[in-house]
Amino acid sequence: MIANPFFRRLDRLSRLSNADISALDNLFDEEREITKKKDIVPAGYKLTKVYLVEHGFGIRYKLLPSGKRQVLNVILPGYIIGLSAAIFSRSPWSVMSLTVMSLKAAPFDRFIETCYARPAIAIAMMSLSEQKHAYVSERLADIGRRTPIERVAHFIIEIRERLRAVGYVVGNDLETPLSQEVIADCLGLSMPHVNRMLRKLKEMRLITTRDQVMTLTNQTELGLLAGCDPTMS
Amino acid sequence: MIANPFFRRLDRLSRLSNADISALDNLFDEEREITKKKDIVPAGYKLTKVYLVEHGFGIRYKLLPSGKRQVLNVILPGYIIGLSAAIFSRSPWSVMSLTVMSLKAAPFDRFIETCYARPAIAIAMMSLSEQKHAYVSERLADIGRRTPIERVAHFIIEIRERLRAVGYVVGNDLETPLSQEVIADCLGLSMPHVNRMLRKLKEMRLITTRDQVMTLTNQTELGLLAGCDPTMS
DNA sequence: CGAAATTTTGATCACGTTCAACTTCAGTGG
DNA sequence: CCACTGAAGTTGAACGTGATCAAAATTTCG
Repeated sequence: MIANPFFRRLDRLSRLSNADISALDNLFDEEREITKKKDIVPAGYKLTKVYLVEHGFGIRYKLLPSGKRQVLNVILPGYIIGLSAAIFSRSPWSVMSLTVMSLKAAPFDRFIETCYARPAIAIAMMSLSEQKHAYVSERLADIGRRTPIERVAHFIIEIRERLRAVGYVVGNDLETPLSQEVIADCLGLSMPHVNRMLRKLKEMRLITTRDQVMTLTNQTELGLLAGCDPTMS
Repeated sequence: MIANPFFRRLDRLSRLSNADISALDNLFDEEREITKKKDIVPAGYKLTKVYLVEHGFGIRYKLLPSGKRQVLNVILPGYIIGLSAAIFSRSPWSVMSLTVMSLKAAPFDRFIETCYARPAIAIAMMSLSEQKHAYVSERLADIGRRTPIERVAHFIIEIRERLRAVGYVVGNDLETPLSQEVIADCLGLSMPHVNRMLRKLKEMRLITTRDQVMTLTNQTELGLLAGCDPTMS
């Protein structure tokens, strides 16, 4: 197994042979560096390449006519960017980097050819799509029916879980470049309210923060508050 | 092309050969009838079959510990049920019928075997997953950042668009079994508020309703109000 | 026709947005 | 090294929105 957050994710979902893995590895052969806060995929455009995230954080988001922004998903190492933008004639959303990112690119048509030649890869991609789908669905339940404090608690836990799956979690800490503004746009809240909810979580002694690092001091209680679906763990 | 809403959807997304189509048709060979308001997939369970919807409407939803319900997606003819519930060890959500439904079932392991044998099917499934993903993302932007009136307008347009894609739309009318309670749970609103917003749309002369049928009397204005993403059409 | 589900309406009020000001922090150039 | 700048975090006050609860009207269906 090649050390790479993407293959680590795939390995959890689906059985790929070593030949499949190295085919993928050969496919994504073009390196690309992105500076922070840079648009990678603009809404409405078609892409002819797909990207794997090696390092760094980004967001997938929609800008509404009112000027408001909804963050649809946080993009972590090991994630694919541009699949929808390559499949459909216009990307339904935008993607931008939050931090410096390093990507690996592959031409979409070669990617599809590889899927034909190695069905296991296509099936693994289907699983990945379904997993993405599950994450967005969870966020939908968050925003639609959870209270703001529950949303924030739930968000913290989910991001942690996803980072763990790509090997980025150490101990009880959680280190992310997510500003309160980004969190607000993820959760459909205003920035001041996110700030208040985070303060409340600190007052409840469920989390502490120092510098950019959040520490979960009482994970059980936090999960209870979040109304965590035992299904998803 | 076999007359079937699912194949009609697939045909829009991906090029399948006639052999692929008949392989799928043979695969989903078990007929199953579901009465109205019946659970089809319970949250937390694993399925060993996947289903195609031939007729009828359903919803995919989550029940939160607080007792509130978030509808994640409306299930229409031509949709697949149970893919996530078969891929993951526990279904992250529930599915229930709204109306009487007729389904066609296939064992999941045979479905996967068919994907191996016919990669075009696996690739088509990947496209379908991405499309589902786009729908849920659109709903996320709705609930997170659109005003209630915009949400309702947008919801009407989206459901119409999706029904059109499976050949269920005639003229300016829209006939669905979606009660205001279901719409409220789709949009993260309370039922009385959905009622008010629908009244407002009528006052604005954008829609009229008679019996179960809604008529869009001014689709342009409705789309403008919804802040419709020209990207998605 | 009767029962149940759905829609409609109203009154009240808590919650979360909005807007604005201020603080803190990080990065940069003088 | 410190002043400067812009970004991010923090706090407060006021307002408006949409939830909640309850009741009535209407429709649907057995």
